[in-house]
Amino acid sequence: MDANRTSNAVGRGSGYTSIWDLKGKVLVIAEKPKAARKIADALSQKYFVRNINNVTYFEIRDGIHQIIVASSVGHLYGLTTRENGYPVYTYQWAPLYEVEKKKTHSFNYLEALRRLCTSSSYFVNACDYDIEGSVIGYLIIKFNGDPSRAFRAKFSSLTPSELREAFQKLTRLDYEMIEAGLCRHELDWLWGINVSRALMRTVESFSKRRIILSAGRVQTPTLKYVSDIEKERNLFIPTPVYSVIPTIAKDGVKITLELVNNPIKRKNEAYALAERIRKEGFLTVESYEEHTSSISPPPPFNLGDLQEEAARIYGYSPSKTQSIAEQLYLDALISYPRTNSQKLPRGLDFKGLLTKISQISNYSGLVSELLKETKGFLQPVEGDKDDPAHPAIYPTGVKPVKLNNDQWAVYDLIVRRFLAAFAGSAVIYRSTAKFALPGVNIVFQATGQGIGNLGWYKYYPFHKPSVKALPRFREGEKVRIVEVSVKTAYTRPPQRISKIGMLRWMESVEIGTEATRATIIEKLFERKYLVNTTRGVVVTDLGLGIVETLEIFFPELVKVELTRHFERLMNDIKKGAVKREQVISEARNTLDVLIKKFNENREKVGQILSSRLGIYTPPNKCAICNREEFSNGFCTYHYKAMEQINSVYEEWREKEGISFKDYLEKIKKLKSTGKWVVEVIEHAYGGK
DNA sequence: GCAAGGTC
Repeated sequence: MDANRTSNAVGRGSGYTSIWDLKGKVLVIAEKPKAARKIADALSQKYFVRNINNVTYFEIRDGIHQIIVASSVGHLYGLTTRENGYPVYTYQWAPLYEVEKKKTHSFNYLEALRRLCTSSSYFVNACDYDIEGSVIGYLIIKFNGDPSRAFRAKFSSLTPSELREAFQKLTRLDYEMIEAGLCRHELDWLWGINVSRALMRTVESFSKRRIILSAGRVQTPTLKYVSDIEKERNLFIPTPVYSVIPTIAKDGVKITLELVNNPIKRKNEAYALAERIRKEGFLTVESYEEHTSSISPPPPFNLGDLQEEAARIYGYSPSKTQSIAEQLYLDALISYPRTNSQKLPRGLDFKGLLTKISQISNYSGLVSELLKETKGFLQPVEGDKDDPAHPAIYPTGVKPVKLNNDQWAVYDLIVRRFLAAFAGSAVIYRSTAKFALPGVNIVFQATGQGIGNLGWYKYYPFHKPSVKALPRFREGEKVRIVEVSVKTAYTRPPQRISKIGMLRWMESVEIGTEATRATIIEKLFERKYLVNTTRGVVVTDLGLGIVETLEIFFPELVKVELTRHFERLMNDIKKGAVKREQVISEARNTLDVLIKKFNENREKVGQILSSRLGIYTPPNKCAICNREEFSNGFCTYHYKAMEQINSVYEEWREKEGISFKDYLEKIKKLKSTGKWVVEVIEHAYGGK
């Protein structure tokens, strides 16, 4: 490698530079303390461990080289403004400890980096190889060092070999990624700060109350998602679904059957069919099938999968699971948890790791069983999901000490999921018997299930399929009917909102990141857009009002597509097709138009939001609640509920042949009837 | 004080 070229043409050369060719003091900046240590380990067998203000860094010295490996702690800079009011289009980067007063820990790290930058000749951004990592390292070098003497190290895992190669193949700073990242920060800031301020000022000028309100590219579509479910549940009216359930006897065992493709439309049809079956006394076996299916182990955990499992098995909220996982990571018990990857790192010594895990008494039996079962052939299953910077979550083999119950529960899930990845598929037997009634076009069935081979369930038993016995049947066999009943069930509203459901939805539409989703969900509660009740998560009137207001005045911000739009813009910037300044100026223009329109309606919006906050009663209020009237003396929700009550009656009349009054009595008592529907019945029809 | 993004 030509040392002259590297030292003269930093930032312009298209070739690689080796860190070992740089003369003078080189400062390597990692994204987090743990990564810094791994980098130091990979670059040299010995180094000095030093510290400034309790911040540890590493110094490699060998007579020729002086390499300092230090670290950031995520972002050390944030966007801020000196202006009050809105619209606001001027902002600058400032140290995070100034912008967010709570972030005091970042002060020591930034101070240490400042001092190290001052005395260094070269800089290497060795933050995670993703857009945020590019921004984090760049801003530190820009404000404290010299970007023209800076390089980028590119690695996607912290294995020694990959790290060594990355530091021999340093490139110039990746300005394409940096510009795209800076742009994302600015766009989020412009939209978030301006719309949040618009909402707050509007309430403040109407009711003289200062209440914190917010909106943003990720939180607002998430709120819209739960708000749609809330409305659907509140307006829901169940309708009856009839089925006929025969019970048969075989070898002294009673088996209840279910209807296949239930064709029954009316109540009297159900009773007629039941009577017909009773008279017949027998059903004929139309078919009997047995089949086995094999179920592969689930992939190793990414954060979302871990959060989902901890919610399902232990009822933990996503943020609780995440903070436990972060603690386990800081205690060196598990790998980096904020990952989307379902793939274990290449080159991880599985055998060595399993041996370490077997030293932990809870797992020694399981590990020896696994080694026996696999005969030492360790090939883990992997999922499709990947992450540019981190592998799936796996245990490090470090022995846990003094974990509390919650920590143990999460750690246990991670270890078992890791073990299961190497285990064999489970084998499940399923059997289905279908029954027909001569002369009637109707089919009943019964199913059975058994476990042929536990496979990976031995290691990760939380999903174990249930066992349900079903005797063998012969085709054409006649089975005796012991009993026939008619069952009336009711249609169900969409499932109640849960935090994990919100997180899964955010993942599915790809908004937010592993590091932020749980926090953003909690933020919606902090703003009182959502509340936890004994009935589960409920969207408040304020939450519904915020969504409806934003849908009118800032419709872009309510949709998931804004994220897609930002992503396209960022890609264009990376390709050099467009400049950041141009993108920002277009965003300003868009916002400017929307804000003007919003301001023309401030009085009205202030009134609506204040009434939703419960700090103002509109003169034209709903007959049932304190919301503003929409039509016929009702607010929009109760008006819609009224419409719903009238239209769903048709279905009930056809099916049950009951009067309107009886219908109201009936649905009022059903558990899944929506809140607004019940309120209208109680109000308008004087029900008890 | 307001976003979303990192990480302790």
